Amino acid sequence: MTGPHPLAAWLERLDSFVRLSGSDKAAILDLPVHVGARPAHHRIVREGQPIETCAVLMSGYAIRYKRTMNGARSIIGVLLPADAVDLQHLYLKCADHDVEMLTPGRLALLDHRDLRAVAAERPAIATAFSIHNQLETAILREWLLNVSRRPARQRMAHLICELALRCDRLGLGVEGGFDIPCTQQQLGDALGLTSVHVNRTLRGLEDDGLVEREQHVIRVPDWSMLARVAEFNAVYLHMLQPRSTDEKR
Amino acid sequence: MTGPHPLAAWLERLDSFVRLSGSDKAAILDLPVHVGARPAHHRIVREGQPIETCAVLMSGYAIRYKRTMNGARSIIGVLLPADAVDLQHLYLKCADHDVEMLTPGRLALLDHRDLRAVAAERPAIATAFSIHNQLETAILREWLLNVSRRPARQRMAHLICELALRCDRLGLGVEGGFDIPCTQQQLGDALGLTSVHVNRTLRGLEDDGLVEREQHVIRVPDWSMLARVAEFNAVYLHMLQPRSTDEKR
DNA sequence: CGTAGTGTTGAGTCAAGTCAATGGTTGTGG
DNA sequence: CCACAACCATTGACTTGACTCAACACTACG
Repeated sequence: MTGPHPLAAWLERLDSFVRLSGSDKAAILDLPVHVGARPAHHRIVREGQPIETCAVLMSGYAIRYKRTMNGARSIIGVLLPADAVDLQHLYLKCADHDVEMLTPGRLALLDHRDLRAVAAERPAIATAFSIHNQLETAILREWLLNVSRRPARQRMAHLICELALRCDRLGLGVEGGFDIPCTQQQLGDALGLTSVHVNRTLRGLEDDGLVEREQHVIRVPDWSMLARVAEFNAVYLHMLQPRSTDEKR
Repeated sequence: MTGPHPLAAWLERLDSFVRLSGSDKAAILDLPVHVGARPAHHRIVREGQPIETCAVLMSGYAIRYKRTMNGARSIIGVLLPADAVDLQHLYLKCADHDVEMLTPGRLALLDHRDLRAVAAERPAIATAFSIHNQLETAILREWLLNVSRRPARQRMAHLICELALRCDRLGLGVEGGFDIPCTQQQLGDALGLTSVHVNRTLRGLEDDGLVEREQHVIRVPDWSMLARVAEFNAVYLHMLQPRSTDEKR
């Protein structure tokens, strides 16, 4: 059974950041890689531990989070398929946050030394890694703004807009929405709210016809209306090239 | 008047991230550079604009911030001397946030094309840039946790701990404190609080003997006590090598 | 078919925000 | 050097958005 290469989707993404030569691509595809399935809640990265491998998400979703000493949690990022989990720590001694699977999924595991080596030999690849990190950092900045200066309703709407857009770009979107199964507790951790308040906020958006819910699927009947509530401006996503032909702003 | 090279401090920092060869260092020092003084509030980077230069802070402080559409502001980072302002956008089309001088200071201006070129030719420099960015991103993650899951008092204490430590490492610390002249409004923007609440929170810390204030200088009489209140854990700063011999944790 | 996690809702509380007034500081120009 | 203007810090009184606590329903799963 020889399906597509486990790194194919990731490579395509890197190639969309900077044009990679044939040999650059070959170098990526030749990296020693282990593929493995992981259940939900599997811890991929553990705070405080040295890191030797970098996972690339082949399928499923993952979340980055940090905890305060009294146990409160803040989700600081959502990883979608074709995202690399650990490029953020490529040159750091140990992890400063945790990453875990949100859903079951498959990982392609790479060795940090191999990645550093290939980046050192091939400037275009080093650049692609940098862009990968810079794009994620840009999202992090927006999240900080979101949590620190927007009220709950807008904060929620903003997160939903972002995820709908990111899923849509990957072709993961349910029509006019997305399907990232996360609990209201998890949404709260991503938004700096309690699960109770998430519940009420979601209900408010639903009552106003801005979102529809069905199990864990969130549907967005009118994206531009939700975007207006969220004051959503996609500049921070730095979408380098429209992946599909649709015109969703 | 030939003082030290304008990039000397920055180079020393990059060299502390990865060992740079003599020719790497020479390549940095040979970059075309313009030096200029800037007043407080000078806008270095403007959201939405394409970026062609990267400034390195020679002296003074700067802040990164984003605004919501209704004008609320969130400060998403503080830049100290020897920090590069714009490595974050090195490969992105346009800025997604603003940077401005917090105090008067001097900038060394570099061309983005030159930086990209030197990074492409010299892997060690590309790596140093990556580390530079990764360290700043790690701080951003901690700020998100700070704002989203810590109460005002702890949030404030945490920020003060971080700045005291970072200033100390640079040798900028006033004995047991630091001197970053920022208004309470600005502190609020960095913490997701209003200036009124900042005032009360600072007073609370002062009343408990955890900080002392005098004009704009914040003094920390007992750093470890404040760190306990803040639940401060410096792991996220990834301090690669103790710059001085002191043992402040 | 019980158990544990999650969603939903109500009632009451509290941390932080808002509004507003008063002084203090700084800088600038006459 | 003074006077004004603009900005900033401080404080009190009041409001509110979000949290806490608690009860109950629903779902998934071994």
